[in-house]
Amino acid sequence: MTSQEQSLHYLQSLGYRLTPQRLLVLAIVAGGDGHMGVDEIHRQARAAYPYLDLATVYRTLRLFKQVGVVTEVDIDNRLHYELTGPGEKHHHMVCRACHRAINLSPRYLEQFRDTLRQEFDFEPDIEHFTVSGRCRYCRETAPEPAANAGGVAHTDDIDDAEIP
Amino acid sequence: MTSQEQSLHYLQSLGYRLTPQRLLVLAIVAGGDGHMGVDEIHRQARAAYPYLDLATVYRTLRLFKQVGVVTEVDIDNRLHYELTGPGEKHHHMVCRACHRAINLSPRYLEQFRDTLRQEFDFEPDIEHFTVSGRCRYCRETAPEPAANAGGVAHTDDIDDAEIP
DNA sequence: TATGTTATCGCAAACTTTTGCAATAACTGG
DNA sequence: CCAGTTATTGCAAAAGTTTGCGATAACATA
Repeated sequence: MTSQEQSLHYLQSLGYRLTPQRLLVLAIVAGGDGHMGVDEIHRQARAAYPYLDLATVYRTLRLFKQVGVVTEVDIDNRLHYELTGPGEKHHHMVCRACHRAINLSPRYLEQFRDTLRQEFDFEPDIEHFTVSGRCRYCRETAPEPAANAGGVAHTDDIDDAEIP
Repeated sequence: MTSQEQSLHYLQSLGYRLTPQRLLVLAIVAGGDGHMGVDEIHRQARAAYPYLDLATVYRTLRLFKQVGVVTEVDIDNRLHYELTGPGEKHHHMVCRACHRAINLSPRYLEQFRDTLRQEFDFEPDIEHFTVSGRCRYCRETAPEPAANAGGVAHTDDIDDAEIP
């Protein structure tokens, strides 16, 4: 039984129905090369099943995420999804400049979670966790903007203003 | 010089212009009782300045966040803002059930950041950081749903399905 | 104070994501 | 295998946020 079939079986065991839409979305995410944007999943899905609605894609992915079949990654304010491997779980670091995603082993967060549990009795959601920041490459290419000090010209576009 | 005036002076020193819209938004966020939703900021702003557009509120808050004048908090998929106090910085833990926000001292994340810097040469954005999860109160009130195991009836609404 | 430059604003429209609702189809039990 | 229940879908529309653009106003310089 493949990982995909396992996921489907699991969904069914939870009482969810197996629909062609769900099979399709799962197959596409499984066939993708890492975290895929919702629009790309939808585009690929419509190639095989032209009437599949974008709302269904969103609902399906939200369900998959909720039961742990996929992992959601926020990249530049847009949702992306990838298959949650059985053993190979990881978090993400996403560079806010180039939007590249770097995998991060959960062990780096375990101590943090333990502290939150002990000190605050708060159970953090860190089955998956995305850390935004700047990767080495982008820090070297475009040194930290220091918020445009000195009265240089600005543009309405804040992103552009950051890297003049 | 008040904290507000300092912020305005700082904006000006960076080359940004001081407009009545910016003064107003800053005053409202400063006068608020913690993290305020964008719609509430907009509503209050329009009371004093009826033509102030929602897009301007968003742009202003994004700018304030970028230069560090305010702190952005994502509460239930909606943006909220609060004044960034000079010394009293803190992160947030937001309960995904009741959406209450709990302040979190940065010291809990410092070690994590240091590790990311050393191991990956990645500079994480944790001037502010929101951790989602479940607070003690909500865990006691509605015990962890365990993803609705056993084939119980489902609803389209995933949030409701979580707490049957 | 008058003038020029250009950042910022208001407006309208786009974009991403969510939601309400009636029709459909997946599963259940007979 | 058939009928009943209800989860799920497609569609349309809403909600929250961002963006393009021409007009306006803030600041700098003279």
